Amino acid sequence: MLASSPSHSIDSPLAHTAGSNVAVVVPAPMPTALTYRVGEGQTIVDGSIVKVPLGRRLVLGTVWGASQDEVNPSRLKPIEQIVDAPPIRAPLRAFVDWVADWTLAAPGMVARMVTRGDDLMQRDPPVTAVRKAGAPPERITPARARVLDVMVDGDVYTKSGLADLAGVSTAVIDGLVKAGTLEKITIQREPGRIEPDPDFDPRTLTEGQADAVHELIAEGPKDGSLDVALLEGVTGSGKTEVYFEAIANTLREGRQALILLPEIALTAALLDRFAERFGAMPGEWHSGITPKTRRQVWRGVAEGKVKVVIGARSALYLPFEDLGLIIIDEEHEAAYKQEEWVSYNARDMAIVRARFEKAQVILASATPSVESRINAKAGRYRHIPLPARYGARPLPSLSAIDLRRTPPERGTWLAPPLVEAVRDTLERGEQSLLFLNRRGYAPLTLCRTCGHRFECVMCSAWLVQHRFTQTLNCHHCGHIEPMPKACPECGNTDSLVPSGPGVERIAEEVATRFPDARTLVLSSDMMGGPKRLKAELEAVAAGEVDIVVGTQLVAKGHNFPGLTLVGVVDADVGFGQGDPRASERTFQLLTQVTGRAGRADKPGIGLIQTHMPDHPVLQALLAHDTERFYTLEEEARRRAYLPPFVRFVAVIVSGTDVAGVKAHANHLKAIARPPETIDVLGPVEAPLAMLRGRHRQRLLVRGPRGRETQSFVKSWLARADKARGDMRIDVDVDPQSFV
DNA sequence: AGCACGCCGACT
DNA sequence: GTCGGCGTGCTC
Repeated sequence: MLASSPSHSIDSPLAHTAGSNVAVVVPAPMPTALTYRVGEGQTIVDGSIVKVPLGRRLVLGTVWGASQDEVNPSRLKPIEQIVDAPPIRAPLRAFVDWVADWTLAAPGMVARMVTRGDDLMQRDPPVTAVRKAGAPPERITPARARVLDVMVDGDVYTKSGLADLAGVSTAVIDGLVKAGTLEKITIQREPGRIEPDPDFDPRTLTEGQADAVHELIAEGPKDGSLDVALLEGVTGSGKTEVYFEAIANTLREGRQALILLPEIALTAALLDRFAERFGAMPGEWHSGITPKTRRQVWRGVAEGKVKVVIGARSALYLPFEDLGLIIIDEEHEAAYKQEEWVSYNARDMAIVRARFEKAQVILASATPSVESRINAKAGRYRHIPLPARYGARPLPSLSAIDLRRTPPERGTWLAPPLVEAVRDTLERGEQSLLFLNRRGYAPLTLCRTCGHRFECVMCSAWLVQHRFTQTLNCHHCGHIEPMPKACPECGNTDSLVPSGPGVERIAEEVATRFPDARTLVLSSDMMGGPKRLKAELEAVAAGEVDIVVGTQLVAKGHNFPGLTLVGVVDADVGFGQGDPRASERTFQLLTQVTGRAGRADKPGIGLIQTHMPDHPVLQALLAHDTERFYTLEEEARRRAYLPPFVRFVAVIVSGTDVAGVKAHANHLKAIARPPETIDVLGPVEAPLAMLRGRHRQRLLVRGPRGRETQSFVKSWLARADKARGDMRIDVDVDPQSFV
């Protein structure tokens, strides 16, 4: 499809014209916007994306409004260029301000996530095209005749397209241009886009689904206040179909929708399902897409042409023209939490964005986060439970294998009852899944002679042995070293032993015990990208595999109809130690994994290996008593003053010099003068005291849920000495771990 | 963030 | 004598 380039109307009464000064947010860690002069002939509106000089460079900035500052006119520089892109709208600018304030980051650094490098602004390069313009040439040849024959007067053709159509070479077209019969024009090629159709292939909904849809769409608050719905439905209850109907409704209103997913590995399957329901591909947005798609989605979204985006958390900063609905799928996932340079939880930020956009939010999960459950209970969110579909897979029968009573044989990890169950399943021609949330072969390698343990030089973490690649890998910083032959401490060869199991080691045991079974390891570091994963998942679904050994990758988003046995190799990884978030994650993970087993006519079996069969979380899991788990957790958190009943802010001091880091952390502690409602705990060594070669000390601020905790942190850090050298202070609002 | 300026150690 | 290390400070 060919179309002329759209222009962005800036004939607004609020336009800034030559002579006025505007505040421009630039990508630098500065607390405020900088002031620039609007040049002759420039018409600029709030939100215009501009190129401005900053120091010796030209940077991409965003106009935030008229400038209030008195700046020495001799220092004022003019705006260099107005970028040909739709202006960033007020709700998104307000969102950027809010995020900057909340995370204590500079507005410019947050705004950068919206404008992300000028390649995004670029249109696809214009292509030259031709159309009829003059009289037929004096010398007509058969090739020329064919070209003129296929052309319709007035129509525009790309050169190669026309040559193809007429079955001639492009040289013939060039000849006709030279003769004046055709004229060259440059055009903007617009990607052909089919809009999703809300009525393309509507599904017949079960009664439960229809009720949920009705409640989602029709029963929201009528006064336009924030509407967050927690859609809770077990695996197989059809959550996706339900929220697809909410999307259809949003599309009918002419607004846009965003579906956030915790990992990009899940996007491919959902894109396909979306296309089947709506007859068109949604926009896709994550780190793995090509620059070209990126540009098209960014522009398409801004111009309102792309109606639906499926993406990772960074999609939250896309400049939607009119965003009406945000869906956060698998809302409990820890992957929504970014801990890099601006720390935030995309789930919570999505709710804020929705407030500014006057959009609805749907949090979808089979196993909601404890926070969301509590918010629903408190009436802040609407709770919409989705009953299991009639005739859907029944709940698997779950039981614990007590490793203290029936331990595995020495050097193996599967206890006799689990081995027997796998054998039975194999004999029935059905599939088994062995789940262990640990990548690699062994989580620790040690020397039998001197006791040396292999540790990452950059992090305080064990190196994980990977047999497949013959390496020792650090799962925190990505450091990889070849598997050594001898102990670096005592020099002994043949003395290094792997300790503990990873999925590769379980696969090895399976291969020994069941040599004829078709086995597949599914682990995020064994795959060749999302395409390969999709193919492997399809192979499992098609029954081409007997035993799957997998990490948490297998817990989500796919149905395996032939799977009737799920074995959890080690349920204890997340229990104990009193980390509430760990037991929550384990409960969610095990619920999802064991939920993979069985189908309508063949109930599944889940066997869970544990040393603590009486642990209350495990008991709730075995009894399928979700309510009991959430009640236990809510009580535990309330008693221990943990989120969401309080707000935590972690302040992490890091640097290469241990003493300096400790000294600065102590200095921070010493100058803290918190009000009575706020405590400053620590400093202590941060979880992973050393990460990527930097030592880390952590102070934890505990305060009320409102705004005052951040305000305190802000004023406190402003009073502190400047961090010298490579020392850095990172602020993490609502940290994931709080032990 | 990115870039220049400035002040100290080992090289053409 | 200069090249280049990175600590410090500034950007409308």
